[in-house]
Amino acid sequence: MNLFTDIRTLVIDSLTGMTGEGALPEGLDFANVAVEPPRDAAHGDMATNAAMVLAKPAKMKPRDIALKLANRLIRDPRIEMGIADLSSASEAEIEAAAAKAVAGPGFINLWLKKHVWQEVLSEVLDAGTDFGRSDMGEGKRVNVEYVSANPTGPLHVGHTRGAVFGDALAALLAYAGYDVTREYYINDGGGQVDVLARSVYLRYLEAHGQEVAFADGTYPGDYLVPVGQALKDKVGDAYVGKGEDVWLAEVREFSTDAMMELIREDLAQLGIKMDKFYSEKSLYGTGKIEAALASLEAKGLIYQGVLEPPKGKKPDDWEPREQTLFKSTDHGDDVDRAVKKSDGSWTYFAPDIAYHYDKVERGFDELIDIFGADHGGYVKRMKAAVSALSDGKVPLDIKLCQLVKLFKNGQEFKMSKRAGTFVTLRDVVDAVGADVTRFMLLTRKNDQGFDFDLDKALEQSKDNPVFYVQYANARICSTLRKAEEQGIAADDATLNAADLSLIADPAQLAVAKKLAEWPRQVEIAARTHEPHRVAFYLYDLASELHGLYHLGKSNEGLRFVNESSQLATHANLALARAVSVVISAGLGILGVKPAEEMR
RNA sequence: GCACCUGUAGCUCAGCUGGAUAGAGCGCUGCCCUCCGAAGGCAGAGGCCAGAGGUUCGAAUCCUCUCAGGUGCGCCA
Repeated sequence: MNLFTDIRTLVIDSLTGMTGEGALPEGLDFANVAVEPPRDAAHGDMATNAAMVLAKPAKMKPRDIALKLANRLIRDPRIEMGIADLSSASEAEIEAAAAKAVAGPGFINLWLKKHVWQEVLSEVLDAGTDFGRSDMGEGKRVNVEYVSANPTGPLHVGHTRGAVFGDALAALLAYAGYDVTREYYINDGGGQVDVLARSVYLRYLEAHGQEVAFADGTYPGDYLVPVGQALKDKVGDAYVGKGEDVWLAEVREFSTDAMMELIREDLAQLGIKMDKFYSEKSLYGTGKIEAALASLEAKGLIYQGVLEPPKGKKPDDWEPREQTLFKSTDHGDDVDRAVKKSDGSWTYFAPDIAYHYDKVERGFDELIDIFGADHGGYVKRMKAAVSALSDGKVPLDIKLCQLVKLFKNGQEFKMSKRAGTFVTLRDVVDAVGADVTRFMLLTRKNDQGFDFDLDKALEQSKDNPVFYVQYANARICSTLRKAEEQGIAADDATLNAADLSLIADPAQLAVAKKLAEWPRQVEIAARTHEPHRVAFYLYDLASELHGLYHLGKSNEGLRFVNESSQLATHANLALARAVSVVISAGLGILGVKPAEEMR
């Protein structure tokens, strides 16, 4: 349940009522009517822009609409407008209250009664971490594809952001009522896995005691040493001194399997588990690429042609060649794209089309791809392909994660495969832990660059928001423990039964109001595909909790454990418990453990 | 040359399908531990929202142009 949509429903119903009695013209579109928490608390708990949005289409003055609307709204039992007993109030009093609610250019500011906020608390306690779950997804099937790194080595920091982002987005969408599939596309079909196989073969020879040299175009990384050894253990000397025709295919499969095992372990370290790994190779020789392209051909989107050379930086060896092209310009791309090379083999784009065709065929209602920013150039063609393949019926959202710069001792840590200064995901997780890695990466919008300062992440200071949030939860847990040590029951059953009408101080209600925002934040984050909103919300909520906690230092009535009243103590602890529940739910989406104590 | 992303406080970043006086952390200034965890709290200073036009009741947010940074740009994946 979402209090803001509840009140919005009240607003819409009231507007409909006004239309019914002729106070508003027929046929107005209420879609843009919003109910939001105002920035300034002096503007009430919620405000609606209804009068301003409708003024123009209704050809009325915003203030006139606002007054009539407010007059209806304040009769709702949830709305607090300073009239003690509505049933005995005179029309003049109601008019005056309505006028008071109208402010600025035509906003209607609404205050809700205390019991509304108190009910929010009991809902949180009843629902537990399901408070905030939404059915906005209506069970729609969404495929979230992320990481999808080449199976040629361990994951490095660059992959980490996409991995964490995709995972949190998937969890967020599941929480918001979507049926989510987490998927990894294994690029095991192209030339780079041949390079991998040759590199492993060299390590294999090395394991047999031979001196080997890693030429350009091979991977010299140490991580292939055990793979070469394992290959030796498996096949003995069967491939020694033999040509590629004998071993390449076998070694390629052996090597990619080994790399995928490595990658799975890396992901597991971050707490990421995919529902499906989809192999590019499985698209070749199975007719799947042909089927996808046939689908495009049937729509008249495949033709033979010659592309213009790119302006500006021209490749040295440019010459016009006829290729098989996809008419992606019909679906919003800037130029048409090649699906077949001049030698007749597929381009990398062809299996990508086939893969997305497969996703469409599997019946997903919505597709999401998480790419690194260096793949930004493929967004338009991918969207064009999905648009064409699904006749515009399946939306594809592509989220680009900007690059991560690593900082150590205040200096940028440049990575280079060639120089061997290569920081893996595992290095980072080993250094700062999965929780910090995840939270840090998620306190930034995906399309904003990120400077990852390892020292600050290690510092465990205020500079590090994950500790601030975890500390809030630990503080609550500590308080509950303390209460029980003093013989005060603080179990869930007791707290759920607490008399929440005792939560009446503005400082306490402010926390309840923050909790009421949680379902709303979930829906906004899910709709915009922006999990970072969850992280920022949790930070705000933690801040409310810390603030209330400290008020208890000067105001004994606000201490969670109230020595003079057990009833108040139970209510206060219930409030604290509710905060803990929402923090746990939010951290759960982000994949971060809610610490019960700090060490 | 073109496409996409970014530009908000000294620094790192939020800013809700366009909403009221633009927020937070760090850093800076000054307070608060005989008190449920000071890994915390309170207060203060600090802004031409890169710049210029436009759209409208209303723009950091939408449109156009300019400037600056990043990422890409026929057959590599």
